[in-house]
Amino acid sequence: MTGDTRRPSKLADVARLSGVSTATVSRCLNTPDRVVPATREKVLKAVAELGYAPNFSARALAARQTFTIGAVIPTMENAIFARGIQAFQEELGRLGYTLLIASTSYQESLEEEQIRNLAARGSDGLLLIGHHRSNRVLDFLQGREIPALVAWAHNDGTAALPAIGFDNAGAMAELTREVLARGHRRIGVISAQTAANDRARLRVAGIRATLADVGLGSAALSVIETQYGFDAGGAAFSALMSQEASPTAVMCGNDVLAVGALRAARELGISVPNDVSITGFDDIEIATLVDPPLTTIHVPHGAMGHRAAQMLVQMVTEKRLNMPSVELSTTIVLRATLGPSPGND
Amino acid sequence: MTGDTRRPSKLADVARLSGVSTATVSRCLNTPDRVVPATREKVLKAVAELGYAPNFSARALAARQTFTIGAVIPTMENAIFARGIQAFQEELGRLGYTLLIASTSYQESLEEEQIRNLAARGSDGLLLIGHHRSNRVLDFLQGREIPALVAWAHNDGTAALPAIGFDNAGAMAELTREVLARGHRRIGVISAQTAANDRARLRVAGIRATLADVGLGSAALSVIETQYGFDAGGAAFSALMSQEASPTAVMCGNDVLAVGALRAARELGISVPNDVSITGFDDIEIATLVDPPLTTIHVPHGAMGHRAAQMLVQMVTEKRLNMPSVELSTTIVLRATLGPSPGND
DNA sequence: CTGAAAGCGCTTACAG
DNA sequence: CTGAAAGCGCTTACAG
Repeated sequence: MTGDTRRPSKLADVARLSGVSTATVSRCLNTPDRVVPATREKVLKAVAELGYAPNFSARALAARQTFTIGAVIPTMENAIFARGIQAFQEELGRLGYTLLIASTSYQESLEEEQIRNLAARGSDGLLLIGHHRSNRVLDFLQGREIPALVAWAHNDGTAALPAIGFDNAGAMAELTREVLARGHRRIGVISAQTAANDRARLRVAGIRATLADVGLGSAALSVIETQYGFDAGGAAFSALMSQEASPTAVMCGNDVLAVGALRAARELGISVPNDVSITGFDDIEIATLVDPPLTTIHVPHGAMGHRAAQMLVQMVTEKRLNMPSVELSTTIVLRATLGPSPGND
Repeated sequence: MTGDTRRPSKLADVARLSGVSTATVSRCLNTPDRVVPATREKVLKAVAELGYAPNFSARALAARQTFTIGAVIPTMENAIFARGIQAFQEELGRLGYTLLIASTSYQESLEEEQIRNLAARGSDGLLLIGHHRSNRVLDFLQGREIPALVAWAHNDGTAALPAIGFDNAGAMAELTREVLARGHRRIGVISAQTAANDRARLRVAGIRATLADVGLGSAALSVIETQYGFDAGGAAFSALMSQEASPTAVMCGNDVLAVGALRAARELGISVPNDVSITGFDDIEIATLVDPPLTTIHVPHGAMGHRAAQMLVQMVTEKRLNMPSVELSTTIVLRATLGPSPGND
């Protein structure tokens, strides 16, 4: 009960009650082994008695460390980021850090503003999504010496920031091989907007490269870029299917677009996978809930968020702006929406 | 470019460059109308030239205001909270506040810890979910004079904290009437754990009260409480359907449980709604994506998050610990999973 | 191992 | 309308 008094107690109160200096109290809390056990116990007792909790603003100002990590993500509205961010936040909490969150609503121009905002608020480190970013932002981060880690992507050595994620192009290439193996030769692609999104870009590139490998040129491919959302995916699917030579397989840049396509197919009376195959990317929970269940690429959301927290905190505590990138592996999950090409039986 | 120099510039730098005191610079930034235009322009020019951005930790320490709002939610992993929180965060950003986020992973005991943590970090206000909370936490909030707003629930006057949300019991009662109107007399309920969750409790209460209204006692009702998740919903559904007199309608406490039930029905070869009806609560996107589409209660996620931000910021700026609660209305969305009772045709 | 004191970068009565 | 100065609650060289 003493802890819940009107005025929150401060370091000086603890010092007074335990009969030591504020410096010693501070040491007990931050570097306990630099103080003899007897003193430490005395102080810790006073801390408990007063229900003392440090003022993080003061601590941040004095120590130039906030124990706060900022994340700038497109949106937390969908499962694609929510799961990873949840894991990120959980592990951060375990490590004594709190998550400051900002979103761009998929507006590229907002990212810089949010990064500057989180920096002004003293974020010890920043989690960013993907590598698409201006040099100005990169210079800002470097000038301020703020560790930043990119997630949902991999750094093959060409990117400026260390990354934890997976090989977007490689994963999609592998799935494309599965599609080709089933006889499909006219591929439709529903991609997220690629202009400010390297992940989307790489996924499409993975498809293109694999088609080229087997001698299929751009005539075999029909790509539509669309906004994020179930409805957008559905509309893109309709557009794709109303072409003269419509695709026998539609590969989608993410599960949300794929599920939207699936719903559109049902509405249009197009049978999946008998008339057309559909694939996704992400393996979010909805992939198993739709009927037929979605063939997609499994992404280790939880592990990525978890390790991202560990890596970023390590960068922060070791004051490193760089560190080896880590690539997580993805797996193809064959469910029911991918079947043989209808032209092939 | 001058803004991205090695050492971030501070207030004193701006003061020096513009030839005024730091007090005046501070006023230009915080209460611009308390300084004459000529001075203001001079200062703002220096701010721009130096790319000055205030250090929020220092500002927080001096002004006892962080422009940070904390939210403690069960999890951001699912759409039920993610949509509302996203809207909350967007509006917060518009109002100049940043969101500090913590989750409890549905562990009641963690909420207090997270609240204390966010308080220590100087949150100007707190967003909490539901009314279930110990007096100790309530006293802490009040003692520290931290404005707190409850979302996803309504305050009928008996709760300690102001709320923005909806009438969980009333909404479920209304849906129950729809179910009864279709001839159902044996109702199964799949509820989230009610022990630390007033929303779940109220939803079940709404069903119970409505059954009582028409003279149906507890014999007509079979309630299973389960953990959160699609799988949990499916398992509960199986359990319900394997009872001797199995229900003709299964009402679920949220859409996630309902969709899990729906999937289980498909796996068990039980036809929905021919053999059994299923209803949800929340109207998250997945409700329209499953087949058949889910009959559920539409909750205004976006509006709730949006208004929550406005209310909480108002409480913060007006230094009020209380304010009139607002009740948003829900609507029943009749889709395909609710049909007539099979015993009734 | 511990303390006195300066300093972190702001804000805000208080004067003028 | 503006400035000098104290103070917000911590941390951390620097002595001892």
